Amino acid sequence: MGIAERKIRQKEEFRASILEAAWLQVLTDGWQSLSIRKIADAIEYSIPVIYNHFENKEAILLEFTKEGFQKLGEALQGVKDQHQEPAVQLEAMAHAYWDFAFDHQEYYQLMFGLGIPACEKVNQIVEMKNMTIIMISTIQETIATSSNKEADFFLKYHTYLSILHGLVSIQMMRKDGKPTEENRRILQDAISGFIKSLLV
Amino acid sequence: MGIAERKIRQKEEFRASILEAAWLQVLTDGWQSLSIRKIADAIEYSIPVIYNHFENKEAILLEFTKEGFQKLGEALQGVKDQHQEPAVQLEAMAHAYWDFAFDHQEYYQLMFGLGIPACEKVNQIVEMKNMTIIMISTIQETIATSSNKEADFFLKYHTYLSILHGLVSIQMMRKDGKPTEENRRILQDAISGFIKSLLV
DNA sequence: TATTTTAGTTAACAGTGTTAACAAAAGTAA
DNA sequence: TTACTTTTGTTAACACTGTTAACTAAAATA
Repeated sequence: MGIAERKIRQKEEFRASILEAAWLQVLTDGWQSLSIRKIADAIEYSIPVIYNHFENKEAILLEFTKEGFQKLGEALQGVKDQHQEPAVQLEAMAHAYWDFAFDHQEYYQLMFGLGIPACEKVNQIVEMKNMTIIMISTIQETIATSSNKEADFFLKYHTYLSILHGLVSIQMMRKDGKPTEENRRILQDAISGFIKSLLV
Repeated sequence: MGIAERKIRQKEEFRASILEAAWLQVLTDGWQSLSIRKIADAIEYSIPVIYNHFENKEAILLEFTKEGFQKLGEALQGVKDQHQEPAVQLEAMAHAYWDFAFDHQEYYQLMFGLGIPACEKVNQIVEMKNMTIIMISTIQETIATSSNKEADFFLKYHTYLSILHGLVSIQMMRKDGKPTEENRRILQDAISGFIKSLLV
């Protein structure tokens, strides 16, 4: 009885087509102008069908938020694997974080911009926790190689993430264009200062 | 002929009452639920009168953004004046920045959160430029007392602001409550690291 | 074939920002 | 004081938004 399976597959395809149409909207006009109606229009179905696949608009945004954290986590893990020294990993990860933010500005703005209001459920985003784990473990490993092995890794992780997010978001609100070499020097400056203080 | 003056005064009062009603809305329900209709309802006038005093909703938000940067600038200048040593000023200003953010979360979220889209005109916000000047001058003065007098003050300013904004916004999206002592230690950790690297 | 379940539709509700067209009040000039 | 002009404010609408109730048509099951 492959009917049930076909139905599940069709439902999955439908869901994917909703996300695809939504993403196209986002790429062309940004998050602010994404609407259920436009999605329905794009997939050539009536509005309520979308609510059969997503509880509401926020659920659609949450899907992309997860995707974003998934991609960011993979990017961080990828560059981490290319180095042995934890401190070097930490620096490379900072640049990867920066690259991700500006190569996928739509994702980043959703994950950290619009995400602020929808933060009650933020602890339920497993993709975000994974990213956190990658960062924290690298911080811990760096501390282990430092002269101050009693440093508070959670505090340092928080500092690390804050510096990265601060640099990115300040740069992003300045203008939407790609950052210049000058901007990357700011990142390099801040992150090398942080790592230096971490290694004491 | 005091009629014209009375009219100007009345117009000013009207404008103020709009802002007052809007601010009350924001305090009770946040920026997201602020609407022209609710403001009109609160001041007991019809909707279009609001458009006689503000070009559109964004203009009302811009007014509060200016107010916010004005207050933040004053707060920074206030603590700066309480110290002589530039490095000490810089640290005190960081704490003042932090305090402002969490004592006036509504302002901060507007200034740096919702402000992102409306950033074409950000260079026209003179209140923001003033705040920038206070920060930059203190950075310059700190560099002047350091052993590396050739440091790029604009780069360092950018780093300073990014660290502060990063810490605040990461903390703010975690939960809306007031930050704990632990959170303040993170601020202290990050900012003292930055100042140390600045003094080299 | 008859019945039940599922899928998809139309139409509406309750909001939003914004504006055109019009009425009423206030100020000005004869 | 009357006639005219300007200002002020209103009603009603437009063009959107997210969401849902009520209904129909199609598909799967008995």
